[in-house]
Amino acid sequence: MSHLHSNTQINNINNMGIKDSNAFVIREHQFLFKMGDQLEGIYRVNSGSVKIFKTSESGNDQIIRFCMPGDLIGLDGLADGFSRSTVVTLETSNLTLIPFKSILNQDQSRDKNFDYPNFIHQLGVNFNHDIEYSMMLSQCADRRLAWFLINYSDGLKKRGQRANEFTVPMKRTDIALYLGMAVETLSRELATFCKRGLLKKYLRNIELLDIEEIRNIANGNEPQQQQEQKQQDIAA
Amino acid sequence: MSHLHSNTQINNINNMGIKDSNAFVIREHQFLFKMGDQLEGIYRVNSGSVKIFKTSESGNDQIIRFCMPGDLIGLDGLADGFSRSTVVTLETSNLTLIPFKSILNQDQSRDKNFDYPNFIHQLGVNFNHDIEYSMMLSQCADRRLAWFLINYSDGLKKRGQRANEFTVPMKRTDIALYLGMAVETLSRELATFCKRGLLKKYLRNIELLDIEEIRNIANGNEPQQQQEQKQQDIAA
DNA sequence: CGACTGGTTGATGACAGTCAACTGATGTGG
DNA sequence: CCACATCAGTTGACTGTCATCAACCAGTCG
Repeated sequence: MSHLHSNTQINNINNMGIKDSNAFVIREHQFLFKMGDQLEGIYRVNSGSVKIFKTSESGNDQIIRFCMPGDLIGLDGLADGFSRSTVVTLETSNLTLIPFKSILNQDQSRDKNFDYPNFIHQLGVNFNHDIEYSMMLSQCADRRLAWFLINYSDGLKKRGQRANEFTVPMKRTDIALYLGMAVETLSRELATFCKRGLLKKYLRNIELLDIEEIRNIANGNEPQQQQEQKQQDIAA
Repeated sequence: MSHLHSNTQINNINNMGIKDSNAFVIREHQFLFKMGDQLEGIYRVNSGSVKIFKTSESGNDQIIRFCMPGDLIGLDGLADGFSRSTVVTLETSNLTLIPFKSILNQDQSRDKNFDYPNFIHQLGVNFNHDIEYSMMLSQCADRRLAWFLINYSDGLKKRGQRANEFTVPMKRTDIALYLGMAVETLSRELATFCKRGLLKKYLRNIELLDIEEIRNIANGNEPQQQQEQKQQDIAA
């Protein structure tokens, strides 16, 4: 079984009313733009997937986000038109350019092709991801992995696809760079999840056998360690 | 020397054109809103400071962001009007409510009191913070601390304040929860920075003695360990 | 078939979390 | 104004998790 991806056309994703003339195809493992590039606008993923990452001065990469159909790319460019991140396609993808002028146009009512409320909604969704992702800073490896799996699965369900069995478009190294751990650690955690009967894996294909238990791990509600909820008084 | 804060009125912060009637004062250690609350809009910090945090199901807090004058609060509520995070003031603060209707109004040209381009700019700035913050996932304790110090210092400079000597409004526990480490680890790292002559501290007052060296640490360019920049081929 | 990339497993050491004790600062009531 | 309680911050000892280095296995491609 190969891990070629279906490039499924997603029909139930709001296309923000951008006319299709701005849509284009980009092949796998291509750069969309790099850190420091001046952007023409933001992009929306119609099909395929990309990874957004940032390279530190010391040359280490951190993957910030994987974008699936419906997701927006280049939001950090909203500050001044320059990107602080690099985007590479994971597979052949179809993207739509949403020019800054469509966004910044003071009188949106004139631009019928831009769905402004949905744009704002998407921004909120992105901030929510960032919050969830930030929570990982204090989480150990198994929770990070569990969170990734749940997050990925929930994303598929939202798009009307199978949520308990899927083929991920990224390699282990990418997932590890996303979760902030070594590839070896990720591999070991995956092996542990297998042994515990939580999932099955073959190459990039993953079948979640016990989603609720994985969700418990992600939420820190593991039954076996039974940590006593020490609610500290953070308000004070 | 007390660590009372000046509540400095910031004049060089763009107020987004929101009329002052929406401004209000909120005392220290008060909740602005909690996870799950329905919001009327987003808020802008005029003076003072707040912490934004999220509590996991297992009762652990993660501080997502500290907001200083000019910063926006409640952006995750843009998705559906409900907040996924809790906001508590660190000191007595002055905030301005920016109602969702001012933002979502299709025809911004009618609402002269809302500076839309600046709003978009601020969103980009927030995404940039989130990217920088995400980089911390794979960083060790000393880099996290260095990043925090540089980030805080740069923020002060941007507001026209002293960048090398300041008094932080948050306690050690807050900084530790923000950086995703134990308070003890933070304390030890601070001690190490002192011994290395990088900073002086007294209670919540911090004086940065060698900003460039701290910046080097944050960027992973520590001269003494001289890690060989193994540039891995992430694009492939 | 051989070379390469991607993925897994094992051994080891280092960094950081936890538990505990202690100090210093702040606040309260008598 | 002092005694006491409480909270914030620091330091020490120990342990566990995870990064690192290395070898190895599996799949893919020319």
